[in-house]
This record gives sequence, C-alpha cells and structure tokens, in this order.
Amino acid sequence: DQKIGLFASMLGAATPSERRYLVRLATGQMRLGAGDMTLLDALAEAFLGSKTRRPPLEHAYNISSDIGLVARTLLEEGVAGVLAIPVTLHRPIRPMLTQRVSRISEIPERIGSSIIAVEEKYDGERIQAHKDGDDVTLFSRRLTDVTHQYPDIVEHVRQRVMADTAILDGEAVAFDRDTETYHPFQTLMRRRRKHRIKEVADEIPATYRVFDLLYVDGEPYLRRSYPDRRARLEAALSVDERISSADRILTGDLDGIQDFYITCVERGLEGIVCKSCAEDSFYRAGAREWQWIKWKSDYGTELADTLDLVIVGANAGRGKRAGTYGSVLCAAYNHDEDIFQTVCGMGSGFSDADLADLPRRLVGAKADRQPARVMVTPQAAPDFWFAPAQVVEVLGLEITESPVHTCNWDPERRRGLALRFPRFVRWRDEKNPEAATTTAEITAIFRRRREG
DNA sequence: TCTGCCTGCCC
DNA sequence: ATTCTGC
DNA sequence: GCAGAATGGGCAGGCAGA
Repeated sequence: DQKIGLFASMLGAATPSERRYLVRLATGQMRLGAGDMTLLDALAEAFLGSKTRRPPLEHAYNISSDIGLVARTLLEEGVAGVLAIPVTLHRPIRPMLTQRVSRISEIPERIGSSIIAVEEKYDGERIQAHKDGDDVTLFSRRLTDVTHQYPDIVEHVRQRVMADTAILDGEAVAFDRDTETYHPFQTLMRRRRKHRIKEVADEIPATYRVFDLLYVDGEPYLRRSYPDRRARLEAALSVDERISSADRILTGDLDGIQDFYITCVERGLEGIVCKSCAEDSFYRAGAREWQWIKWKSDYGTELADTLDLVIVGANAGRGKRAGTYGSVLCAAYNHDEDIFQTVCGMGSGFSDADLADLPRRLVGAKADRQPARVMVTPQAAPDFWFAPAQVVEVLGLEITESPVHTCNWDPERRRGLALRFPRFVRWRDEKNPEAATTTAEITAIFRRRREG
C-alpha cells in the first residue's frame, strides 16, 4: 500500500511522457537500446572524444565488473587512472564465454591452435571463487554474490586451494556418489535459496569442478596462456571428491575431439568445451571469442531428437513483437487417450518472416476457449487458443520433469514432461496432428536418458 | 494461514 | 539458455 | 561480428488475496 501510494503520487506529478516511462519501468517494459557496451561507448565519446577509445575502458570494466567505478575513475583520474584499475579480490571478473559452431569439424578450423584441450562441460552453475586467506567469496555467472548458497564450496576452497590468495573459475554441480552420476540441473537449483541452506546442502552436496585460475598469490593470471594457467591451477589444488579440476584431454585433431565428446555424452555430461593452447590463449574476461568453443548434443541435428508438435495456443508478443504472437504453445499427441498434452512454449528460432506468417497459418484453427482434447495446466494457459491442426518441428536439448506441462502427466506427483531450450526448426504442413510425436515417445526418450 | 501468481536469476 | 537482425 | 532484444523451463521466495 505504501508502494502504491508513492507510485500514485509520482504518476500524479509526472507529465504524460514521464508517466509513460514510469509505467514501463514498473511493468518491466522499458527498452533502452543501451547495454553496458553502449554505455562504455558513450563514456569514451564523452570524455575521450570518440568511441574508438573504448578498449581501455572496456578492459577495466571486464576485470572490475563495475561500470560506475570506471566512470568515476575516468572523471577523476583520466585514462591513466582507468588503466591502473587492478584485479581486486572480492570484486568479480566478467567471465569468459564460449563460442558455438554448427558442425563439430569447424572447431579445429576456427580455434587457431594445433594442440586443443577438450574439457568436460558440466550442466551446473558457473561459479567464480575468490580466496583471500580464509575469506572466500563466490560469484555467479551474472556476478551476484552467491557465497551463502554454497557453504560447502566455500569450505573446500578455504581448505584445498594451496595458495594464500586466488581467483578460480569453474562449475558447481551436484554429483551423486552412490550412482556415480551428476544430478540434473533442476536438482542443483534447489540450492538457490535463502532459507534452510544447511539442510539442503547436506541433502544435495555440491562439487566444484574448477577449469581456470585467474589470479594467484597476489598475481593476476589473465594474460598468461591457458596451458600455464591450467598447470598452476593443478599445482594449487589439493584434489578431493568435492573439488577438482575439470577432466580433459589434449588432442591435435578432429577424431580426438569426437572421441572425447562421445565418452562425455555416454557418461551423461552435457557436452565439451574446446580450448586453444596457443601462446595468446589468454583469459579474455567478458569476451566470447574463438579460444573457447562449446559443443553440445543438440547442435548437430543429425543425432538429436527433434519433435513434431502441435500448436494449441499462442501468447501475445511484447516489445518488437507487440501486436503479433510472441510464442506458441506446443503439445504432443497422447494416443491412448486421444488428447493433446503440452510439452513447451516456443518463441525462439522464428525469423521475422516466420513470425509475420504465424497469424495467417493459425487463423483457421482459432478457438474461443480451450479445445476439449487439449490438456493444459493453469500456469501454461495461453492468451489465445487453437484447435490442434498446425504441426511444427521443434529442436531441444533434453526432456525434463515439469510441474507445468502435461505430457505424460502424473496426477499424484502433479508432474509432466517438458522440453528444455525449445526452438523452431520448420513447419510440418504435411503432418496431421495425430501424426505428431506421441507422449509415449517423449516418455521413452526421457527414460532412456535418465536410466542410461 | 494457505494458495496462486509474479519476479529474479540460474541454465 | 537460443536465435535473429540492424549496424 | 557485435550488441541488443525477442523468446524458452524451472526453482525459491515474496506478496496479494482467498
């Protein structure tokens, strides 16, 4: 009520144009067209005369993650001051990201190194750990402080990193000792909490798989080569069951990459990350460049399972999709019951032309209310309903358990199955809705992966 | 007090 | 996360 | 190729309303 009163008085005092932006702010509809990089361009333009002078500012930002600090330092001390901003413990470094390719054979072509390190890729949470004596801070990929969420990792970094100060980069995962397999990502995410952290940490212990070293014993390591950083990392780690460096191989060719990839997938891992071992294989904070390339099982569609799903609903688009559909609700066919059960929404993978085409394709199936043969939970209920008619090919990474999608719905557990990372591939106009992928087939895919 | 919806942040 | 598009 | 902005599933947690 306090908030409402305050906001009401702000709206009352505002001009019509101000009101528009206040409402957009409150409803999360604000689009600035300016992210952090555009802000840095603006700083360079304003204080250094041209946005071509962004690089030193960008570097300081990449190692400090604090655009306010960069701006303040630039104003007070000029470029020299910005260049002197050091890597600082407990101030996160922007994580280096991985590039993607559409064929695995592109990896050796683009990586720019004859020797390639191939590391396991884990489906967990990216964690940057700062060790400052006994004082440990953990940061998530988007640099929020998650120290309190992982008391077990804090303790392991404290005890098993044999350096007084260090910054590590790695992945928190939930490894099940009994089955010798990694828990699904969803299980690890139960650790993202404020309360009852201790109990859940005991129930789902985290393992820290470290793959990089950015700073050690007072020295920044960003501009050392990957092989040097890795060697120093291994020297500093006193490995045990809950903290270790990422498993990897070194290879010189595509066959080596492919072999390791296959063993990773067979062991239930998400994929691989290939890393350049060249002289200039520095840690490029904040960058997504060709020194690191990832490969996951859904990238090469030949091996991946694509699903043919039926459109049963759509949601109104926002922003640049305002006025048309932003996403569609997709369902599989339950042959036994002759009904359609939802598997995912889908709004990615559409070109602007596909999107423009959507209303025309769907208009004939438009329904006033939920069609009788369509089963949907309240959380997944769409803005617009369609009778099952249009079939579409959908690509995704994997099938997961779902509290909102009704495919293979278990009324006892109130859970169905959903597709993770769904995206549009193409229309399947020649298919009838009853020829879509069945809920039984999706269930089989889920079980096959889950039970090896 | 309990439930459902919405947001924020992981991927 | 994935994907598309304007610059 | 970069930067930005569309969009996905899921979990925890806060808050409004039953």
